[in-house]
Amino acid sequence: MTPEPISALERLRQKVAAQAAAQKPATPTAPAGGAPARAGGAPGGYAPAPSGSADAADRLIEGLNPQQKAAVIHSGGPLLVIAGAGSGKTRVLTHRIAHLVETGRARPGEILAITFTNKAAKEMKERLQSLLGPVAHRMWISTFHSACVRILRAEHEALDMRSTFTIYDSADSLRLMNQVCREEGIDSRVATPKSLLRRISDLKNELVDPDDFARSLNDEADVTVAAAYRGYQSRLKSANALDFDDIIMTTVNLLQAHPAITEHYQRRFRHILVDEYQDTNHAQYVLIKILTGTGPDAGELTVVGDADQSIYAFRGATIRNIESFEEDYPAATSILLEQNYRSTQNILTAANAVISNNPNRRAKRLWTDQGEGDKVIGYVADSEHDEARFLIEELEAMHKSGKRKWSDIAVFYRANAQSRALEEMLIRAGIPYKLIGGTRFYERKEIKDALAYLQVIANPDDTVAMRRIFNTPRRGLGAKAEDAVAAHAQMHGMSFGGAIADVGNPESPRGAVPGLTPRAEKTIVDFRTVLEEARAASEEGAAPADTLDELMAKTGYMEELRNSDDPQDEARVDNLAELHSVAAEFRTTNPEATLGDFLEHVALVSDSDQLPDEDAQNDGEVTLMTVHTAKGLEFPTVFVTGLEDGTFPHMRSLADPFELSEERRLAYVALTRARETLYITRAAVRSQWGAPQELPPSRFLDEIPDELVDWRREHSAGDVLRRSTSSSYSGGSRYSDPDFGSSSYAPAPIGKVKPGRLDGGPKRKKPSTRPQDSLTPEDLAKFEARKAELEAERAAAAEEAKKARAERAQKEEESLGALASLKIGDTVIHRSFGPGTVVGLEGTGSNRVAKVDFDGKKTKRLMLSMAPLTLPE
DNA sequence: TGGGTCTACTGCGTA
DNA sequence: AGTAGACCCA
Repeated sequence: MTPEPISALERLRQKVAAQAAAQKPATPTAPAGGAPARAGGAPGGYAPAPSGSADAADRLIEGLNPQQKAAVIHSGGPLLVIAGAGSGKTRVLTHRIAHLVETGRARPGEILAITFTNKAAKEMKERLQSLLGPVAHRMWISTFHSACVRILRAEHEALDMRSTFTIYDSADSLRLMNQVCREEGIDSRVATPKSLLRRISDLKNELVDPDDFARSLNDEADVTVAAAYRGYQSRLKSANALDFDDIIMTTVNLLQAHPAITEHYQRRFRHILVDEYQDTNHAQYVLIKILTGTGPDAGELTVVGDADQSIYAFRGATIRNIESFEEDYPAATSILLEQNYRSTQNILTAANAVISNNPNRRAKRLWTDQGEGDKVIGYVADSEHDEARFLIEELEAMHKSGKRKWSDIAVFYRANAQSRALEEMLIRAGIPYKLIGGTRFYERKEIKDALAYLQVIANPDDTVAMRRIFNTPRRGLGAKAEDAVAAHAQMHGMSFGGAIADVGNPESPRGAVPGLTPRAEKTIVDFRTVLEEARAASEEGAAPADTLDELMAKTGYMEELRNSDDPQDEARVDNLAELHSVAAEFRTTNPEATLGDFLEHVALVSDSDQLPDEDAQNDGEVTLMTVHTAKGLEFPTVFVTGLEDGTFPHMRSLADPFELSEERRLAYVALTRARETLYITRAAVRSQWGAPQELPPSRFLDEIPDELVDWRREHSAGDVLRRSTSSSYSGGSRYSDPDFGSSSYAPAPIGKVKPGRLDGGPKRKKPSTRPQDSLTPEDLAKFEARKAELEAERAAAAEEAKKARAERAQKEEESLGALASLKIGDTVIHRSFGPGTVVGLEGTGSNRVAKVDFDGKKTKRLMLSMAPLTLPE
């Protein structure tokens, strides 16, 4: 990783060249002879440049405002930078790092910078390379998870783990937990594997290990959790695997148990900088605390964040970390960045107005000198389709007029499920778009299968991966065979993969695996041979992409896909080809990379990493994503959709003031992404679980001052209807009409969602003055009760929806007529393809799809409710 | 014993 | 929608 040693002269040349490229104003180049020579970058080795030449360190603070400048040059003692949205925080962070190096206060190797996403890390690295040249390579700039994995691989011996450990994603974890529940006899109706994982994840983020937890059980349910936790951890251990939360917790445990290792990293990282500090959880907080150290030898810590943008409480982030930084680090200096360089004043005022409704926040008001700008544009749609239609009209208008490229525009929503309606309309309008997140590439079945093969190659003990591929593709190994191998593994305290090594091998110290039919035995031995050959090649240095190809070919996986007549399998082949090119590209960028490196890279990618690079867009595509993914980004035009109580804020947050505050921060993040044009839209009726639900406007809409909004449409058709019969429409008693919900335009029962605010409480005109963390037990009980009530309502609504769906399916089935009773082998006639034979049927009701073979020439999947099909005669 | 197929169920919260 | 479980057949 460390670059070849180069002469000071060469280093300077590169630096000057890089700076010339990076800095707008051309600065006089320093004469080579008067170079600020730094002996290996040792502290104190820095000499000021001769007069008349540009001083690199000074150039780093050029053009910064006084607060930014102070943050860049701050020296001595921990530093807290409270950076409002769009206040130039990334610039401050990179320039601070560069400044530390240029002034000789830090050697590049002493820097540890933690970013929130891999993409942010990559961009920061690139910027530092252009500021400092290749020495930037010596810095650690990465996410918490990447940095910890790097430490864990280096220190695996102290952990009694092999360095080839696998990282389990949530699907792997779920598989493993299912196994735990089965084997430990945990009734999955009492506690679902998913809920158990949730609890365990929380515990890990709080650094509570199975032993700690076993000592503090509260009730019967905890006993189950404790058993699951213990069983889950021991299986991870024997599979030589870690789950996502383990990565941080294990690193903390490692450092706490090994002072010598801790000291090593403390000496190494003299300067630690953490971005998005408001989104750190307890484990990450402790990790930083340990790495920084205490006393006179403590490293220098800089944290940057904004409590108003803390949106990850659901994965353990605690706002407390940033709010009590000054108490945690009494010597800390705080700098507040409030000047915003991103948005117009109207956008900022709207965002400020919303966030000011959160109780207990440290006052902060973003401002800009860029002028008021346009008003925020509001639109009330009748349905999510109407919302999408409006959006597309606006999109097309601004694109046609040349005002915006597609890539200038982003559409945000609260939850991934909302993207459907938008996507459909975008496809119909032929607007190019990129959907970030959703069903992710690495979660697809074929990709998970292929990666499981690679995981087994890299880590033979990976039980989850091994069991996944044991009979994939089908090779005639069923539950019986799997059980026999698993029993052997359990009896001898070895992994599933280890037991496979004993199959058909009476010479092994444990004897062969009993209970297998001769056929199964032979199949397993053949399977094992394929794996062993691939493993040998991989250990010889074969490229991951080649290993992948070999496995997919020799196991018959590819063949099975190719021979399939399921059209989905064609796409699967394409996806595997894409995985191949990802692997190949990874190897090109990192020629030394092993299979394990590739798997680690894959395990740590996140949604935000698939965002297009800034420079890679021409006219580009409209970007669709959740608000969570949008954090840290900005776009000239932003649409914030689905602003309804129950959508955004999300239904599950309504009864809980903590969660509601977080939703409001989420809204704040959404609004502050916009540079010039901000749209806010809501739909009066939105379909959830297949049934339409009527939803009142988001309370966040009310919190935006009216004079800032240009309402293109202020009321839905239903609102207007009601308004003519009721005078109590506006203000706090909105939706007080008792007949609400039975209006004729609503096509289906409106669940049990009652009129009025979904939380039942009066509209809060003023922010609550009650301190957020001093809720009385009665308050909490009330919230709990309300939560239960909402839950019951939701369940009732779901029940209604289910009934409605069943009825609809029934009707649709009838409307399919004779086609409803199609059987495989029947002949049908297609209007353009002519007669064909039904070779497959899938789905039910209106989703019923027939696979029809036309003359053996082509096979089509046809939706019976849509396709122009008739029966012969 | 394994595989195929059908049905029913749960799922939509955010990485 | 995708998967687990039941059932039946080879």
